[in-house]
Amino acid sequence: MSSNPQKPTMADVAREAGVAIGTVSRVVNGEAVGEVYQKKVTETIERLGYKYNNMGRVLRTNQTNTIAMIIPNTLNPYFAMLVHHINAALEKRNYKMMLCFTEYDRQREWDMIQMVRQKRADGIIALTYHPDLNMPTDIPVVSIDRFFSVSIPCVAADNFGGGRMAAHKLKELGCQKVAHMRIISTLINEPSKRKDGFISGCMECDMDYECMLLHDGEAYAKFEEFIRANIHEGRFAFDGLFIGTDSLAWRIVQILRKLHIRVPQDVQVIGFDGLRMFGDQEYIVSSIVQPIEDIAEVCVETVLSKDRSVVHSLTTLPVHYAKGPTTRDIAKEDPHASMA
Amino acid sequence: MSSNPQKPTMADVAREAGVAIGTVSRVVNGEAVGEVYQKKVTETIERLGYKYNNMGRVLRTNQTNTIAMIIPNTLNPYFAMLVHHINAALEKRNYKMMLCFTEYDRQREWDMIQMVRQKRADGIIALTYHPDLNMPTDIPVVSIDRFFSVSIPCVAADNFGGGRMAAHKLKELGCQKVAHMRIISTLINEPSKRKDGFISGCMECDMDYECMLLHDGEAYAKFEEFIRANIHEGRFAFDGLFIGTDSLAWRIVQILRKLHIRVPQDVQVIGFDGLRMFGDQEYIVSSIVQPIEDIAEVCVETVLSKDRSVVHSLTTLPVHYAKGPTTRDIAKEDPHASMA
DNA sequence: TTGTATGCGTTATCAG
DNA sequence: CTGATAACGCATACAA
Repeated sequence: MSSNPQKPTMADVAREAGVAIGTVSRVVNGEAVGEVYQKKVTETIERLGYKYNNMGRVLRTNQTNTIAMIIPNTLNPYFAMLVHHINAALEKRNYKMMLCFTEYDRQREWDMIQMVRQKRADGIIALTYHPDLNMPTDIPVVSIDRFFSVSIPCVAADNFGGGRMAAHKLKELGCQKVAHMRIISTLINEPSKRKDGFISGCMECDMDYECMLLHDGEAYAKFEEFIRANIHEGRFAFDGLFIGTDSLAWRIVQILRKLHIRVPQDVQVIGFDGLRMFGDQEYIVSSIVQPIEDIAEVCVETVLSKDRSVVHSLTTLPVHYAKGPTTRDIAKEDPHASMA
Repeated sequence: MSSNPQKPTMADVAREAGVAIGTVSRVVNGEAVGEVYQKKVTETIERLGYKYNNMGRVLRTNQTNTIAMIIPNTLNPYFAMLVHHINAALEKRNYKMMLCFTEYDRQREWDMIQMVRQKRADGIIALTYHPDLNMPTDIPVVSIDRFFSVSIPCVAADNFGGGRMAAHKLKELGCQKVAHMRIISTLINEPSKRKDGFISGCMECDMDYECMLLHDGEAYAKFEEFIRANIHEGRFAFDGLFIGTDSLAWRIVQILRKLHIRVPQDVQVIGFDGLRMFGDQEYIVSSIVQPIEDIAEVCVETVLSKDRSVVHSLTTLPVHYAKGPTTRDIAKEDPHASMA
């Protein structure tokens, strides 16, 4: 065998082309190089089938061009969308994403962070439920939906505003007596503010409201009990519901229909997140839509930001309402009315 | 400042502990080491706050412990499930996953493969739609749903068997005249066999069938036209449909309902994939379920297999039927009948 | 502009 | 069982 079975390296190219290894490096990185050299190197690279090996560079520069994304899973469509858009934002900037699934397991959340510490990534974007996770300070970290401390930038939708918007929307849709249902974890995170916003909105509208909060562990059956308890002579006590997430809203709607409460005729339902069927089709329920693309963009911008003095400790992004199959059409208002 | 601001390395630990660097390496990797040394090193690691850096190892061993997963996106729930289970299978074996989204773009599919060549990953698991992609042979590649050549192992569900199963199931459900609808790409891949299996099954059952195949580019409106053209005096010409994917099946059901054809009363619909609402709840339509977990397991097992002579060029995994909201209950048979 | 030489942090070989 | 040292592939400061 005359050919070297090993993969060729820069040194091989340099030797074959009769130039210095530094010159090869410069050509590969697109730096200025004499025309003759440029040509010789390019040809030799082609001839030897040289493939650039990233690991040498990483070791040398201590830059992996990879960001770790820590998230419970991708089965939940909200997470899937987040992963999708964050990856897109990273790719635009020539970064790769390393996905770490925690399955809501605190041990795993911890392990993942240790992993990144071992220089497998340049930074972390995390959506975590660990209540007392102490984030590394020696590496850029951005948190989604969860505020840790002023030193860890947090990015979230305007959850308070979204809750408020839901209340006003229900009022506008003609509701008189509404309820809020959600699952709460022991952890206080940004989405917890949805309730506060909703209550605030209800008070502004002078609308009767009630809250039904269930802890993580409790069964969904409790929601059904609550609903049953509020049906008197076939009529549901509420004509509007604001549910903490679209996913829960979907389940609630199933329960309501099973109990012969019609949606949206008898009760209108608004969820939160803006999930669509298959990610790009109809909204599965009427919803307060999270600006996931913007959230992704801000997360990436922040985690890659060299100048960490300019990053905000909490960024909240505006949400909007989208009509789905669980609310009625709003009666057309007189266009002049809003101009008054 | 007396403390070194740099992150400590194995050399630092060795010096501080008064041992050789090789000893530190052995301790870190859990190899046998004299008890006294063990203790000295462990303490020093703790004291200096030494963190293992993976990149040195990668450069030295040429092993990244990372597998690249090439897939169109994660918005499609089928892909999201695949990503989920492949990641789980990799994690069990102490591997990381590097996600590469192609968005069905051939240029990107190519770029991703080049990327992996640069030693960012030890192997590739790919679900690609590029008709004439030539896969690298110097690195382990496993293809999902797409057979390239005998040298590239392919893993897929038993698509032919699934199509056949759908036909038999529709017959069993009382259908007389059925149709198959799907979107076909120019590419011949494993899922294309669903049609062949269905036709085969229909013939075995002696059941009338028709096929409606649409090319990628054509609008969904064509499906609606087809359906409209088959409604005579308010009655739909078919009482059973087998649709290429659950996602398309869902859309078809929407169209049918819009045209006042009741599902499953007037026509029963079976899709393919086994998608569930939010990944873990009800099936969105009755479906032939892909064994995604097994597919993931086989993919990972194959891509990591050292002995490449034992890998099969095509592995097909069994599917099963799951009842969703788009088929009727099968009339209970006399249990003795099947024993005859 | 190009060549040379050193070091990034680890593993592995070999001698002690 | 342990110590010393040479790679691994590349970038870069410095010398020419």
